[in-house]
Amino acid sequence: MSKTAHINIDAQVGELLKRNSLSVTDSRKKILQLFLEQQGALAHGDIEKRAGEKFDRVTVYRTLQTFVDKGIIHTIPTADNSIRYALCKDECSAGHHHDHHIHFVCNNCNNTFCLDDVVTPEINLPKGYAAEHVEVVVEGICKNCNS
Amino acid sequence: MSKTAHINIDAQVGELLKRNSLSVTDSRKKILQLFLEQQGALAHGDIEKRAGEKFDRVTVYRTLQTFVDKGIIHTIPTADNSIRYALCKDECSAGHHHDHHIHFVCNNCNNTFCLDDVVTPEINLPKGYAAEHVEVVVEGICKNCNS
DNA sequence: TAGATAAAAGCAACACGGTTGCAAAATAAA
DNA sequence: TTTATTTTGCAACCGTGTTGCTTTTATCTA
Ligand SMILES: [Mn+2]
Ligand SMILES: [Mn+2]
Ligand SMILES: [Zn+2]
Ligand SMILES: [Zn+2]
Repeated sequence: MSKTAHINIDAQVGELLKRNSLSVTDSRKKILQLFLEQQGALAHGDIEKRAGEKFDRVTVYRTLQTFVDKGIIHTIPTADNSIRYALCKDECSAGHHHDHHIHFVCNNCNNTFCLDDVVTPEINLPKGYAAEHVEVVVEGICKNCNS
Repeated sequence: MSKTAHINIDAQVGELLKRNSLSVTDSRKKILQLFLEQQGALAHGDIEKRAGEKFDRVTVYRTLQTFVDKGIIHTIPTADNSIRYALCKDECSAGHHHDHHIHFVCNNCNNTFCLDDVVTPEINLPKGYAAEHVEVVVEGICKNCNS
């Protein structure tokens, strides 16, 4: 990575934090940067591993929660009981998520992807049930692993 | 509950266990009975609470795992990181689950229901992705809470 | 029906993911 | 630069689930 590219990402990250009225700290910068560099989702554990500098576990948890609250990232439900996080699209904001895409978990590389272009389907519920939110998680083999 | 009804359920439970080549024990009978008496899903904690007699936590966990292995119950993914279980339909068997229905989590009573008649929809994935399994969880207000 | 054998239950100890309260450090505002 | 406000790190804790091992229970067979 070139020096200028690095400066750019750094500036981009600071900008994004300020836009969300968050003070710019080392851990927030680093964690946000990890999300920007990555096309898949990240779990708490992944972040601890990839953040070169060591942040306290608690700091990572709180940072993730803050990002969720601000509409910067969203959580992804998985069958294996671990919470994963991925960047939101621009339409999300504090207290108001608008993520209507489905998620894909690869059984080979174990990565989780937001399929932003695949909208959650309409579900025809039995009489009496009222839907407020639909989560779709598809499991299988991802693009990268299939080629 | 009448005495004869109680005897019937007890017999039914023993029958079901034998059919799955499981030895008939107090904890298995009691836990299976809880599932039969209940139209929603149960989490480990619910079972510990509702089983009048006290079984060791480990026994409950192992019993649930055994039932899953035998195709008697299936797990339901939830956003809140806790595993819930519900009875399978008859088509499921040891090592071979066939649960293609969607699940509904009520935001009011917090119960989880198998909507056995609502089949998981076909999802149109981008080129390169191959689906092996689709999980749909709908969140909202359930039939009971809506009336 | 009693004894042998196999299976399950109970117990203790642990691993892991996540949370809470509080003091120290860092950030933002003045 | 000083002050007020946030955020961090630490320690301690909780809930959920697991593993190894011993005792108890269920099943099979004589
Ligand atoms: Mn997503
Ligand atoms: Mn179900
Ligand atoms: Zn893959
Ligand atoms: Zn309800």
